[in-house]
Amino acid sequence: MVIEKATSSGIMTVTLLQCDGVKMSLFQDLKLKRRKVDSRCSSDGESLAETSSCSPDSGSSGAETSSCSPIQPPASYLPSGSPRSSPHPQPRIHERSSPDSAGDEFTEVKSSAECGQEDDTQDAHVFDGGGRQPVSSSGTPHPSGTHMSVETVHRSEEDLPERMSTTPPPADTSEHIQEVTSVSTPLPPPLVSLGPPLTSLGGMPPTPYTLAATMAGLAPGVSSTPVGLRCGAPVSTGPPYWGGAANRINGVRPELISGGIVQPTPSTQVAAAAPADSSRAGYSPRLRTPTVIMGEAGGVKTMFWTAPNESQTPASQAPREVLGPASNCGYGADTSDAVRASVDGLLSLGQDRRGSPPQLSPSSTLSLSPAARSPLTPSARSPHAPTPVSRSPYTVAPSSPGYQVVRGLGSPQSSPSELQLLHNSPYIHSPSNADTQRHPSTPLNMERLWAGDRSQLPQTQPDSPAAMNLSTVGMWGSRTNGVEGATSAPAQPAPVEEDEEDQPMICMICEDRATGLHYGIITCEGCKGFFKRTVQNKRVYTCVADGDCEITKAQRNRCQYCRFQKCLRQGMVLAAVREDRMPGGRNSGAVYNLYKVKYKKKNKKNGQMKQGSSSPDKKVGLDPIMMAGTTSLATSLPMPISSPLTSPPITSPITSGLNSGHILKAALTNPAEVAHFRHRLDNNVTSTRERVTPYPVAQAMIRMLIECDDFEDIATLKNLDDLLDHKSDLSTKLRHLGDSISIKLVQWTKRLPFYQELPVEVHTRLLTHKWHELLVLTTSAYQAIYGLEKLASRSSDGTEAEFHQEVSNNLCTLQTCLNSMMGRPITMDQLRQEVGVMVEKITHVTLALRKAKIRIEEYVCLKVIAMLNQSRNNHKELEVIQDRYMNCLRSFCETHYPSQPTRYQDLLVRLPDIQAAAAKLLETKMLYVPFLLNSTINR
DNA sequence: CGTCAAGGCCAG
DNA sequence: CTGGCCTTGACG
Repeated sequence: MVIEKATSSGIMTVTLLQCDGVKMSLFQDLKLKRRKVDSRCSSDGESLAETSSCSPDSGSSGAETSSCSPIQPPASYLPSGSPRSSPHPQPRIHERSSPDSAGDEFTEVKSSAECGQEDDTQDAHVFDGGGRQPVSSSGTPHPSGTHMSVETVHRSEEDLPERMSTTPPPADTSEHIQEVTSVSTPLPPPLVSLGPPLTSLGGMPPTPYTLAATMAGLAPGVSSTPVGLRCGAPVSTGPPYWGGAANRINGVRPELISGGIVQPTPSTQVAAAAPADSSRAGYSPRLRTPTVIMGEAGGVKTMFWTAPNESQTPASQAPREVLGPASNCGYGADTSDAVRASVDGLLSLGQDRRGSPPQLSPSSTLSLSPAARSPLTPSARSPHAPTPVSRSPYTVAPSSPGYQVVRGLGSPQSSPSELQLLHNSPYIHSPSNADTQRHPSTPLNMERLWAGDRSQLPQTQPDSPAAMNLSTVGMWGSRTNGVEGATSAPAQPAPVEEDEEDQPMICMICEDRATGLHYGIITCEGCKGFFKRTVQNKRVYTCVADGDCEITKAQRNRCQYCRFQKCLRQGMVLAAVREDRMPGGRNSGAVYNLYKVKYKKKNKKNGQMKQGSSSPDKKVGLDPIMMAGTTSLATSLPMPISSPLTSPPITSPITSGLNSGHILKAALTNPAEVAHFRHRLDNNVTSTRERVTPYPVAQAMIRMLIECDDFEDIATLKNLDDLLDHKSDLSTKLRHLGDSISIKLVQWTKRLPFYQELPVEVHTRLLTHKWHELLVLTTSAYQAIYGLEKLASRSSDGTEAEFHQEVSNNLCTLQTCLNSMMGRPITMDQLRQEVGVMVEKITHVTLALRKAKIRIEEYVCLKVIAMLNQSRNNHKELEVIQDRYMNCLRSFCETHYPSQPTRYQDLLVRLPDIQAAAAKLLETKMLYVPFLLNSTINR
């Protein structure tokens, strides 16, 4: 069942799948394919308009998130004897109709993930002082608090589902949910026309009215939670996977999937090894390699698209970034303007939050067009949908499992006997294991192996090293448990070559029948398409397991994360996916060099292969598996998965003159050289990583940041008492608070050392898209750094107990503050329902920072890094500045915490959590919550 | 002109 | 979304 409705700006859908009892959710950002329309109109360059067909494969460049529950060792699951990829010429063994998803019964439900977006068109009922209920009983709270008397933004009716704008929500919540899910509200986040200069802080002004209104008038038990906050549950095909957390979708905790920062255009980067004139020959996409980090956030394997170097590809060059009114916004006004803007912004709070056209009303200096509002910004995400993982430039943490896995690949640690052991055990067999050790002529039926049938082993698991094809193993590397075959094992391709003549090509990812060299390795059509779609759409996957799901033909669709990870690991080249989508031709230069290898395709005896072609150079005939091995080896070098081998790294000029091509070539011609190249590459990587800003310089830069960071009074709500005691009405109080926040942020921005380096519009945009993250980070950091001083009893032990205690404390504090502020009691249940998840998220961040004992120096760096994150690929300058402070942070960490080699990465890895928390903050519009929480510091 | 690796299409 | 099949276009 599909419930969806496209809007002019695209919709977010969540596809809930039920696969053998395991729930999976696919979050899809359906973009409208409108090639005629500006295809990159987001303020941060988000390319969103692509297709009008709502084709999921429409190549939108917006991040898409999905996650699934991989089926682990499913002996009982696997259909016994289900066909499996085999080099043996079994006719039609891999027919498309084969039980690829054998046994899978998919129940698909697509629903708007944004069903709860506020209806800002009903903006009249806000705090008239009498507690009139702005929140319908159906659960559509009015988002805003302050009066929205000024219509600053033209609304786009097209963007406003009629129902949403005019029809009162049904009384029954569930019905409403159904209604909403079938409506699919637009994605644009609840940005608000914040008026003049400075702000345009998105929904900046704290809008506690959701809660306030709810608390004010809702009957007990009637939630005022925005429908969007709960739309996920009703459409779920089953109960929450993880113990009743209403905010979890099929077991995936949204916060674990992080906030949805959008990196507009397919981020790419100049390959280090790419010749500057890569355009000289053939198809010459500029080597703008998107990079992806397969890492972990919040304990879940997830991935981040990074925004590498900016470089426009003509063919794909979308119209200049449309900032909408923002670009017209003079943000560089003086402080008074900024203040006024802030106030204006507050006054316009809650105004049109969705379909506002690019035009601005005279009174509005800044409001983003619907498109300009990144449809995937955290705020736009469904509260329940796992917010998309940001494509952040955060470097992968060496400590991350993903990294470790990769790193482990490069170290030959296993002896042949160990390998033998591995190979002989069907129960520890992993796909990679199969990858690495399958003899071409002795395919394993993994399903049968899983089922316990070892009958094939004697034949398929040769005893002798030679039969094991150690050379292949060596180069390929057995990945299981990070164990790799000895790379020094003598590679003897020749024997393999004899057999391979009879073998069909095997997909290096899933072992399905391969159709050729795709993006650098030999793959099947499925994996080719999967890789292409993933890169083109910058889809984000998560793995709820350990990130090591088996990828076989039968199971490849069960965990996209692991499938994609394997693609990278096996050497598929991100850069080979053309950003401009120009068909035909040949990749040349830098891109092609990344994987150009000499190989010989094999004919399929049974004629399945339509062509027993050969590469131009047939001098070296090698089994694709060998290639796989070498590629795998190359990509398994100790570096992030988005290594120079799979995707030329931004910071790896190191690889100039040394790239995967070298590795491959060496592996193919002289395996003995592999170790040498790997060593070189290793050293290069090391040297690059060590390219840190000298500490004295970093220290000075950090000091400047600290001086800029004047958030203490805000973060700790030193004026909370005034706020609480003040007899002014609630909206006034909150407006004051909002004013303070926005003013602080703007002032902070203007004090930043690099303020002059960027155009005002850029600052505006940054703040517009990042202010909520900045708030969360500020709050969490302050709480982590200073909060503990006041709460001596709390030692950060990272336990669940501590977490729950902290959450409770924060909720209590919040309750107290709100009670006082609103003049009416708020029950804890109400509070939990309204902001429980958000508080948990913020607390999660706080505890993480506290556990890390984050220091102010690190916090200020993180803050800048976070702010500059979103639009790296739109502005080279941003990237440069961000790198500057990343280096600062690293320098600081390495200087002060030499015993914590991963501290730098560990801190960066917190950013996705911050984004997730910030996204939740926007959703609930309790933007002042962090500060209320932080008030504990002073209480 | 054949090859082949890109992208696109579209049924499932 | 997936993946089989088709088109495209640079290269030899």
